[in-house]
Amino acid sequence: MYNVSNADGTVGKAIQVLDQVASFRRPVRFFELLVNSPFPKPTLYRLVQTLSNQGMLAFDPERQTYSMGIRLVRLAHSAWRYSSLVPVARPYIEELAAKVGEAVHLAQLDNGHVLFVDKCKATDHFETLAQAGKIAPGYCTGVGKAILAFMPEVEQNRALDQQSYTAYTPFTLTNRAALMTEIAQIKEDGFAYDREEHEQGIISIACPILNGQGRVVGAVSIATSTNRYTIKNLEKQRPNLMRSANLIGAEAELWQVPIWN
Amino acid sequence: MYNVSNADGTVGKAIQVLDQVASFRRPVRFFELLVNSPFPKPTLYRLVQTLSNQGMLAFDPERQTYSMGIRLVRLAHSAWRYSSLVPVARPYIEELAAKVGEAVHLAQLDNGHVLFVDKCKATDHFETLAQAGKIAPGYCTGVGKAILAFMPEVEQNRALDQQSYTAYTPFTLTNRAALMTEIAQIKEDGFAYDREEHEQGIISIACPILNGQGRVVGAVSIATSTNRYTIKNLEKQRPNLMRSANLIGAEAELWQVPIWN
DNA sequence: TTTAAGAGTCTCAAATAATGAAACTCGGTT
DNA sequence: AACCGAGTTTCATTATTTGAGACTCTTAAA
Repeated sequence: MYNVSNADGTVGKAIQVLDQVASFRRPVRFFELLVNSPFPKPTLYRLVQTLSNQGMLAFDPERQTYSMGIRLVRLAHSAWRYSSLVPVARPYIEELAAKVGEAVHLAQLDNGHVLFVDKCKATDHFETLAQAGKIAPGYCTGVGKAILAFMPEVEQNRALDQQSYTAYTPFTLTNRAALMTEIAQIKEDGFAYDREEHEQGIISIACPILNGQGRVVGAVSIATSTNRYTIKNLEKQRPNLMRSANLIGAEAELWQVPIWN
Repeated sequence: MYNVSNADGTVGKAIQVLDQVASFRRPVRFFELLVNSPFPKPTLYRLVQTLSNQGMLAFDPERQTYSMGIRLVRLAHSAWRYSSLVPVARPYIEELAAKVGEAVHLAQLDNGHVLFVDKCKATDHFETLAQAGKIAPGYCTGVGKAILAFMPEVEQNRALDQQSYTAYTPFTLTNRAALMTEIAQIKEDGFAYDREEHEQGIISIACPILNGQGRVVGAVSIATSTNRYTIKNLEKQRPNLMRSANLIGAEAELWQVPIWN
């Protein structure tokens, strides 16, 4: 999955198991893991044991189920707090959310998926799917398309191949060709729309965050509901959005450049 | 550190490295890791490379620094969303926060440390990994003491040994004996106070969450400032707090029992 | 009760991956 | 031009991982 993709030794395998457990989104029994595992029974068994010992998985002896361990939460807090875009971007997205009065999202790309790393709601009007740590597809979200459009070609190609092109709504772009056309436009315009492509009634305008070297490191978006905004109206927020994205990009340069393959 | 503590093979070592990187709370160079690492140079080097390949660490080639990888955020989201107390407790702590009008915290214990897994402020609603994932010492927080007091003796002993007993404020309990006296009282009362022991001006009342088998699985607290409340006044919220904790505990039983060593 | 089936656990020789001393780069000093 | 020190690579040695298969234990059927 990741990078050169095939396992780096035992550690790679262990992480693969973590991914698998995560994919169930519920406590899972050993046998369920075994069935769709590339590993033979004793190997998987030992991996799962090691991970449980380490607190990366949590084993419930009563139900004999494994779930994700809370040690991950502790580790991830570090990642979130010190090495994502969040510390740099926080003040800007808060300011933007206050000014615009709508939800503002900050996203990075992780292995072809959009990873929402922060969110500010000005008020509490509606519920998006997004929360910190939540992932969403790249091809049908504003932030996703904004990031994809500005990725270097090789990585872009890889990412485009990884999209599932599922039709979440009637407006979803359901194939690579359609997405590529859209992406060309986005690259020209410098920003992207989500026209209810991921969720009915939810639209957004998104803008990539480019660091000093012109490398895309994430995206910001203003998301709202079709009850309150049309795409036309949303466009009026473009200058605000772009200004925030630029400020974040400028400051991100002074920080580290997160690499997300 | 964790459980039987000494390394389970390569995977254990890799996780140890993750912990080490996290402990820096900033991007860190290979050499800095090497200096306080039990591993010889090439071993550490390969671990760090594997973890970077896997997205568990992020390597910045420009600055030659490693920081926590964003993949952790994705994995942790799963842990947070599906295997912590959060999904069970959310509605209750929201209700409590609204009723009391003060911040409500939900915590679990992870290897002797209090891990805040959720937080509701009556005013601003959405804070996920921002506060969630944050750790605090067990011996000087309300939630920490509440959990410690109700742990099985063996685990309690181990946890008490792991506390640092640093004096954050003049009110901090700075040795094991003092803490044990307090804990005996807490066990009798069924709830704990934080009397500005961790932060000046911040007090809280906390209550353990016990599942059906009487095992402590976490704690809830109402936290406030000395500007608005005294310990005396805070006590008036005890029935509300206990009611919420009991409701969460009752429902947690029906779910999984998270094991956090 | 007995038998069968299935999930989970354990064993041990063989296969493989991890190890680490030492040597090598490579940029920046002195 | 020689040195230094961080980072990287090599390779024979060593230790860990591997996985077929056997075992255990619980639950379900005969």
